This record gives sequence, structure tokens and C-alpha cells, in this order.
Amino acid sequence: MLNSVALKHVETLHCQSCKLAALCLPLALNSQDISALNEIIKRERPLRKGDYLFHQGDPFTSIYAIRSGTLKTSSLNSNGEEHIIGFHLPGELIGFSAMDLNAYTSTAQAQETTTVCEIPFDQLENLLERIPKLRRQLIHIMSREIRDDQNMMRLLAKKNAQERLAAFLINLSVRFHANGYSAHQFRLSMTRQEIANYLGIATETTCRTFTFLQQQGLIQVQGKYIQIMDAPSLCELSNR
Amino acid sequence: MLNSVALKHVETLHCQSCKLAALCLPLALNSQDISALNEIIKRERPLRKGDYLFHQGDPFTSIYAIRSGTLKTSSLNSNGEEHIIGFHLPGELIGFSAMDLNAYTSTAQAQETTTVCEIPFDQLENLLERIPKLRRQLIHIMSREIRDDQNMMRLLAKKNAQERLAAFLINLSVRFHANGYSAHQFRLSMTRQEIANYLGIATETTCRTFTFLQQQGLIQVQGKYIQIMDAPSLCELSNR
DNA sequence: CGTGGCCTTGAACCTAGTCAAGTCTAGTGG
DNA sequence: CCACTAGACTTGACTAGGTTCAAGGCCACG
Repeated sequence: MLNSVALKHVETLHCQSCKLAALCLPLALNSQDISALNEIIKRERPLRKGDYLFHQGDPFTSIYAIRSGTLKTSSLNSNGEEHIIGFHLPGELIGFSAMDLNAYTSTAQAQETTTVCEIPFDQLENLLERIPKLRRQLIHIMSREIRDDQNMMRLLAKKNAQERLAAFLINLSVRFHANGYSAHQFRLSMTRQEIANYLGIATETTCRTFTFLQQQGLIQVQGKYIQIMDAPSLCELSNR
Repeated sequence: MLNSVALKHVETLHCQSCKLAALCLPLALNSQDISALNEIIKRERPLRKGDYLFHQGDPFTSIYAIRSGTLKTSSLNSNGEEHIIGFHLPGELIGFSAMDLNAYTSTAQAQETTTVCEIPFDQLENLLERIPKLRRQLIHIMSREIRDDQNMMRLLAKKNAQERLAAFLINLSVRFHANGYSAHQFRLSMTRQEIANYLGIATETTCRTFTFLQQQGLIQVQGKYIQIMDAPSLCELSNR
């Protein structure tokens, strides 16, 4: 029989007790269905900063839910330059861009110590047969991803550097808040270079824009630590 | 009883005889399942140029498959400026960005005479229960959309004007070809202004870049008519 | 065959990129 | 614990690609 430490361990890693369930696949599932989902999920040891979850070109097997930490996904163009596709926080799912292929189209790397739940896709497909709400939730999450990507397309097509950075910070703020963290102060897990890459601007422009936003009294910057001083103005500047 | 003209009409509009089935939801379905899908699809009179299929904010009810013509989808930002999200050709599906909401997040407008198949989403969800392959195909199509959007993000974040336009033309060429049309010469259904808006550059830059690509011998431009003279070079320039 | 919108080209301007140099900071090893 | 160092961050100066403004030409459609 399991000792209490092991038991506690198992419970902590159960979808049913997961604080992120409301953001993730279990949303709206009953406890029996959550158990079924829980059964197929693999939980591995944490990734350390810099570790890779999967590489572009690896065989596609699973989607992943992030439990803690941050991941970035990126792809390489033909010149070998990196393009950062996104930063992913707890409660979010990744791996949706390869479901009709046999290989991941991006690389996923830990920005800090990160734990994930692996959801083998073939087993998930089996569950979709039996659990209509799970099917609906998966489609909803993918729909939301499409919408988010299209918002990002608008940012990249239409916004200037200030609007981009403001939108980035507001977006992060909202997502941290959804995870139960402060919406007003947080630590960036990514470098200025990575932010710049993601936002389609130069590293130097990113630095200057941080300085500018601080001079305007919208934010306080202390290296990676950001404090949002005037969220409404920042939001307005972001030109959503 | 139906007369022969009406009968022919019905046959022409059946998924089973549709030439675009291989690009659309029926892919890999057996004839019985295709019939079931066909049953729920509504086919309305063609849209004329400028007609709207749905507006941003309209209640979300259906996804649409394009049978003929071209649609553009766009959204308005807070300043009332339009951002074109995409141009959609026969065999493609639209309406995926609103499935977890109750309202469309974009406006769909016909670029020319256009016919669509309306697929009511609640009825589609019922079919997903019974037809595993349909489920898989829907997920595959959404996955592909995510991948395409992420490719567009890379274009907007990293490419200069020449690379953007080259990528745009190559992309159209491939999609026309998938529809059985020439990959080397085609008519653009959109204005220079719309291309510019979509690619995140100015109308004037688009014009100048068309001229430049023609001077380089990569394409021939005659108003809306484009001939691709050197696809490999154009493809290389696009920096995929 | 007239007209409005689309397309094209020129010229001036400006935002953001590039190059360069110096500072800061987190992580390492003595 | 502290000194060291590599990489991250910041700022300045200059440059360039693309935007904006302006004007004229070209269709397509009534």
C-alpha cells in the first residue's frame, strides 16, 4: 500500500485537484470523465531552464499542458534564424500546430524550471469518442488559439513598437492574473532579445521602449521585474 | 417527383460529387458518412461581390466551406481601421475563431461572386459523436489553420516587403494549383490596398514591390493579372 | 464617354534597424 | 564569500527601408 507521502504526491498530480483545471482540458467535465482524462496523462520530472520539451521535426505524439513555469515555442527559418512563436504559462496547452502532420513544427524550451502534463494524442482521440464535453473543450481551446494568433497577426501587421510592447505587457498581466498572480507586478522569464524577436522589433528598440514607457509613468522597470503603474493608459496605448 | 433539371441541381450540390471534397471536411469519409454530412449542409444562393457572409459580432452559428469565388475576412480595431486577416479560396473553411464564443470575431465579405456551403455548428457537433474520421478531419483542419497563422506571424515579424509579397504570391499560386487552376498565371481578386493591408505594408510599397519583382524578371504584372516567370527564385526570395 | 476609385511613381520624412561602446548582473569557481 | 566573466541590458549616433504626402495616369463600369 502507498505510504502517505506517495499518496499525497499522487493526489497533487491529479487533474481533479489541479488548480489549473479551470483553464485546461478538464473544464466542465464531471469527476468520472476527469478521472478518465487523468488516467492517460503522463507526468514527468520537471524541465530545468534551457531543457527542451520537443524539437521541431520530432515525431508528433502528444500535446502538453503546462503546470508550472514557462515555455517558449520557436521555429527556424531557412537561414537558421529563430522566430519565437509564443510564451506559454501554466494552464495553457501547446502542440496544436502539428496534429495533421507526423512531426512538431516548432521547438519547445523551458524558460525556467517547468513542469508539464503530457497528453498522448492517440489516447486523447479515444477519449474524445466517449466524452462530448472533452471534445467541445478541445475544439474551444483550439479556436481560442486561432483567435489569439490572429490577434498577434494584427499586432505585427499594424502596431508600432510602443503599441506592441504595451500589448505584450497587458497580455502577460491578464494571463498572470488568470493564474492567481498579481496583474500589476511580475517577473519576465524572457530576455529583451526574446521579447524583441517575438514582437518583431529590434532588441534595442525594445529597451528604448521600456525606458519610454517608464518615463511616461506607465510602468516601473527593474531589470526583469515589471510593475504596471497605469494599466488603463497602458491598455489604451496598446490599441487593442 | 423532381424533374431532371432539379435532380441535376441536387446532384451537383452534393458533397459526394463535389470536386473540392479532398480539401474539405469529407476527406477520408466513406460514402455513408459523407451523406450524413451532406444532410446538414445548407446551400444558399451565391454571394455577389461585396456581399457579406457574416459580420464581426453576429451570433456564431456555422462554419462555412467555400465552393467557388473568394472571401476575405477582416476585423476592426478600436480606431475603426480594418485589418484583413485572410483571403479564402474554394475548398477552404472559415469561422474557426469563434467556436468558444457566441459571436463571430471577424467579418467575411465576398471578393467576387462566391458560393459557400453553410455547416451549422451544433449539427456538426452531433455528427462528430458518430463519425470519428470527421472529428479527426476537423481537428486536422484547425491544426493546419493554426500552423498557417503562425507562418503568417513569422512573415509579419521577420520579412521585408519583397519577401512578404513573394511569399504571398507563392502561397496563392500553391492554393490555386490545389484547386486545379494554373500555378503560373492567375487573377488577383483583391486590390493593391487589400494586399498591402494583409501584408502589413503600405499600398505604395506594394505597388513598388510588384514593379521591382517584374524588373527582376520574377513575375509579369498586368493589373490584376499575374504571371509567375521564375517560381524557384520567387520562392527563394520569399525566404520560407 | 465620363467619372470615381484604383494604380503608379516621385520626393520628403520618419520610425525603427544597425553598429558601436559601455554598464550591469547573474552565475561560476576559487 | 568574493572576484571574475559572459551574456544581458542600455544608450548614442548614424542609416535605411518603408511611410506619408502629392500628383498624375489608367481602367472598369455605369
